[in-house]
Amino acid sequence: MKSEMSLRIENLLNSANLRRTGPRAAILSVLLQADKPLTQGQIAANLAAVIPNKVTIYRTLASFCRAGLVHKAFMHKRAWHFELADKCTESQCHPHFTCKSCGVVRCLVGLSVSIVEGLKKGFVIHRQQVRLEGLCPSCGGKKSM
Amino acid sequence: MKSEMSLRIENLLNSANLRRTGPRAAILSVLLQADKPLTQGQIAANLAAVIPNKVTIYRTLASFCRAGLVHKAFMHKRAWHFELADKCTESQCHPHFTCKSCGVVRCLVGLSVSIVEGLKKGFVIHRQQVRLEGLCPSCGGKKSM
DNA sequence: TGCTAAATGCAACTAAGTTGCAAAAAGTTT
DNA sequence: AAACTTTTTGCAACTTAGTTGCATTTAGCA
Ligand SMILES: [Mn+2]
Ligand SMILES: [Mn+2]
Ligand SMILES: [Zn+2]
Ligand SMILES: [Zn+2]
Repeated sequence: MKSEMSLRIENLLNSANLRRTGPRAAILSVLLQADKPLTQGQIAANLAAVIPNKVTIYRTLASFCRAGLVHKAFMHKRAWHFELADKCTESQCHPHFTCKSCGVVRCLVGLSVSIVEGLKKGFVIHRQQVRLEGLCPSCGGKKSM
Repeated sequence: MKSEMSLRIENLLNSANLRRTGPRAAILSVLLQADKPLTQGQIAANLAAVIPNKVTIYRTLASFCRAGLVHKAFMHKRAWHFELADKCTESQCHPHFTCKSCGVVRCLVGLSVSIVEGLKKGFVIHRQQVRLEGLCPSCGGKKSM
């Protein structure tokens, strides 16, 4: 019998019209269990049995993005951080916090920010991204290095 | 006699306690005349006579950032975009718009966004960055590729 | 069971940014 | 002005996230 998780993954892949393959299920599983956006490297590190090729992970993430299943949340240290798109509205992903000192990332899911207004006529906004940088509670007392 | 521009540059470097060198003056001049954040490559392309080594440009920008003269405004296509920090408050650079189709960048200097509130106790926010993606007026009618 | 389009793995590549080190230039002292 | 000290510069080599081409494998389907 299949676990709830694998059923959910199957459904997601089916409804996105993507073939069900080992790498896709594994990567999706990691993203489903993550509470924050992950890089390709972090995804690979969280994979247990099957560790697909780096290229496959990137191509899988690209497919997921195309299907609207995943977002590129933000880029940090020259690396994209990917997360499931389910907690984002169409025009705005929730804000993300990154600690300058320890690098910890927090999704600020509750705190939506109103879209910037007053842009000159003719501009069409597809997406607004808000990022916060600072110190997390555990780093707050220390000097950021 | 010195031009107004070179006097201004001299003052900026002096007050930032940075030695006055050819590369620094040239790079600062490009940034002073730019109306939007530029990458290292774009800065190099805008330099006229002296074209310093790529490494020098990066190190100069790092010095300027350390001195608070310049900001890393945002990263796009894996490249940092630098701009003078004079139009930014301490906690927030103005929002930036990037056209998905043609790549044109616009500084939204007037349109500040209120800092996200409601973050859990203990977090210290140093900086909020807002980015908009969409279509500029000239690309608005066309399909984004 | 076989067919075909889609997905994967591998190796080689791209490009922004960094590092170590020796040479050059800026600011300072004599 | 010459000598000295410290910072800056240039060069070559390196790092690393992400991409590309191509041969091989596999999912979905007849
Ligand atoms: Mn998130
Ligand atoms: Mn700007
Ligand atoms: Zn921290
Ligand atoms: Zn455009």
